[in-house]
Amino acid sequence: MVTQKDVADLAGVSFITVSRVVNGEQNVKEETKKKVLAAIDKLGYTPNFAGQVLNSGRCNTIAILTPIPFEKSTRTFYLMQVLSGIEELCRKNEIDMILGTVPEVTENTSYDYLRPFKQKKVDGIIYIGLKKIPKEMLEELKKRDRPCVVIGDRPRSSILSWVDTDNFKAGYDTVQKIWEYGHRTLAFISLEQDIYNENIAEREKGFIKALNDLKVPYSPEDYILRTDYDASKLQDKIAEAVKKWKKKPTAVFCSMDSVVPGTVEGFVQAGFSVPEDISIVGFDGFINNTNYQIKIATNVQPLKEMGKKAAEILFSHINGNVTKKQTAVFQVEFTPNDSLRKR
Amino acid sequence: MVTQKDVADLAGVSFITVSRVVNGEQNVKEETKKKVLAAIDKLGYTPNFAGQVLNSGRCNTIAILTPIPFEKSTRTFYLMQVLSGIEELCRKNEIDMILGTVPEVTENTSYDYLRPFKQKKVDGIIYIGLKKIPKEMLEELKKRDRPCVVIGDRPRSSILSWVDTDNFKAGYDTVQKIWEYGHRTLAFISLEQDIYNENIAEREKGFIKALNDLKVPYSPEDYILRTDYDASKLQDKIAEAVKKWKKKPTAVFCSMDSVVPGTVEGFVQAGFSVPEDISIVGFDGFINNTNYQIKIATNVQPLKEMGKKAAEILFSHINGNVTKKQTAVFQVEFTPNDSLRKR
DNA sequence: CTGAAAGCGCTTACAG
DNA sequence: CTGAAAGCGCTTACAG
Repeated sequence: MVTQKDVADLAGVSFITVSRVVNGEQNVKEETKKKVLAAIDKLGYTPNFAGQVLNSGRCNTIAILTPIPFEKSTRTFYLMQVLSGIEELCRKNEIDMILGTVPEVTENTSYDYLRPFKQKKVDGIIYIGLKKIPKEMLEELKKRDRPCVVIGDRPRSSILSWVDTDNFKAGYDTVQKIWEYGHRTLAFISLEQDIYNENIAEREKGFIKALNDLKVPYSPEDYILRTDYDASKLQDKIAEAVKKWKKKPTAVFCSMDSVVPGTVEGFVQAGFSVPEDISIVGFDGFINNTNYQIKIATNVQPLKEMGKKAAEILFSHINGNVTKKQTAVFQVEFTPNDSLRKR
Repeated sequence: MVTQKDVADLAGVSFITVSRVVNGEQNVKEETKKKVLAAIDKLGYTPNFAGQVLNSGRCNTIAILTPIPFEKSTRTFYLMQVLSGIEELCRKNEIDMILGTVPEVTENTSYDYLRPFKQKKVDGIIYIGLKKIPKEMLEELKKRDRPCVVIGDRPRSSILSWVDTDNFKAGYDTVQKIWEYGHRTLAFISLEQDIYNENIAEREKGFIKALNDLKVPYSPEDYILRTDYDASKLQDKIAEAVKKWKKKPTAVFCSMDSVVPGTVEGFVQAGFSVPEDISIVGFDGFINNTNYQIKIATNVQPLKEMGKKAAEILFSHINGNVTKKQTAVFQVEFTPNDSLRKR
């Protein structure tokens, strides 16, 4: 391996002068500098990062940890969009990303996803949520005093910065938009409360608040269906609800895109035409990337921007510029589409 | 930061004994070992990886480099599937993955995707293809003598191991399968030759060979449409071809799933019913993850297995068990589906 | 069974 | 402007 010493020997200087040149210090004679640069070029020398790390304590690597499995479709989109934003900032700052998954608690594996962190192999962590940050991770963060930024959740801990979407407002505004299209009876597809996270809860709250503010003559809660990711279960729920509802909804707001296909299927089976009888509005817009049968009206989260922001905050913590907790809230963009019809 | 020395002080031994315990060496008195372990536990000590790297030259990190952009839909599926396989093996071996993208040549960025490699920040590289491995990367690999495994291509260089699909056979066998369903006139959707890589070329060759072997009374080449990823261009091509063909095809074989929607659309516009008038067979099966309008018959590549194999080969190189080039060919699995009808 | 010495590749004061 | 010394946290012979 080519080291500073090799370069020094070739250039006829000491290895410490090589270090100076490499680090762009000013106090080196122009002539010496030239010799050194020539030697570096000739030998193809690049400083070994392990030596640098040992000195500086900084490894210019961050960990991206997420419970999102790599093989699942829609969530992968979410992950990759966020990642593309993080990467953009990493490139600029010559930082590398170690990508790791946080295993399910039930997996009961011996695999320690925090190992790189414990080894000081990373300067900080970006946790891409959808699930609360695990307790043991929070413990480690406290102990080792290295920064972490969470995307997609709003942890209360004072040591966790976060970047999130304004889900309450998104839920509220979406109802308003649908209302403007002339719909007066709206359903909401949510998740069972043991699965759903704050994001879904907030969208749901926004839904309820908006309808109450609009003084609808029914209870918004009666039009909320809660299920899990299983499409057939959702279809049963819809069939059941359709029988029960006195006023049939003319629009459904899906709390996330993954439940859109099941929702469409459910209403079709219950005798509705989509979107003629019932409009559909989703969340995220991933489904529109996938040639789904109709273009779904949706709320687009600026995921790439959120990733960039998270990286920016993390770097500011790592560099010690900012020590106290940072937060950032992003607005979604409502995007009308074929699936939302005027009434 | 907690170091070996802190543990040593607390346990009342020298730091070198701590090192022994950490590395599970045998020649340590049971009693001493207990004291050390207690101290490690109490202080929450984890060996700092930079120190270890400097000694061993191994950093237990690999780079996953790919030209696949994080934001594009179908290719992201490909990437993530492969990644899930690599990750599985990485977990077992306590290896971390640095994920990096190889920028487009046209991007003209100052970003150096090989930096982690040059810095010896990784022990080796897995290159996830779809595009040939860049020249400058091959140069670096030669110079630094660290291993690289390519997925999805078959580079000739003696220093590159690879893992690939048997695309020729897949193309050939697919025609046979479609033939068994009673189809006698088959079209193939390919890419223009300046875009397409070896994989598409091989599938195409398999298509031609099979039809020649089956002694069809027409030239298979006349039924190959070449276009790019743009759906509307593809539709024009189809419209044009439909006019020209004397015998209309009853089945189309798409060289990749990304062209399936455009193909379906094209034939529908040309007056065909899908799949009644014309069957569709794709490649990869990603589109079936996305609630596409019909389930597409397809060829599934064992991407996760391929990722695992690539990691296995890379690790064998890194550990020095195997020095010469390794290769592995995987078979696709043909999966019939709604879009392929009997004739 | 245990420790003192040297070294991995680098940077940071310090001396000249 | 340049170099000798010490040290970052660890491991690997070597000595006892």
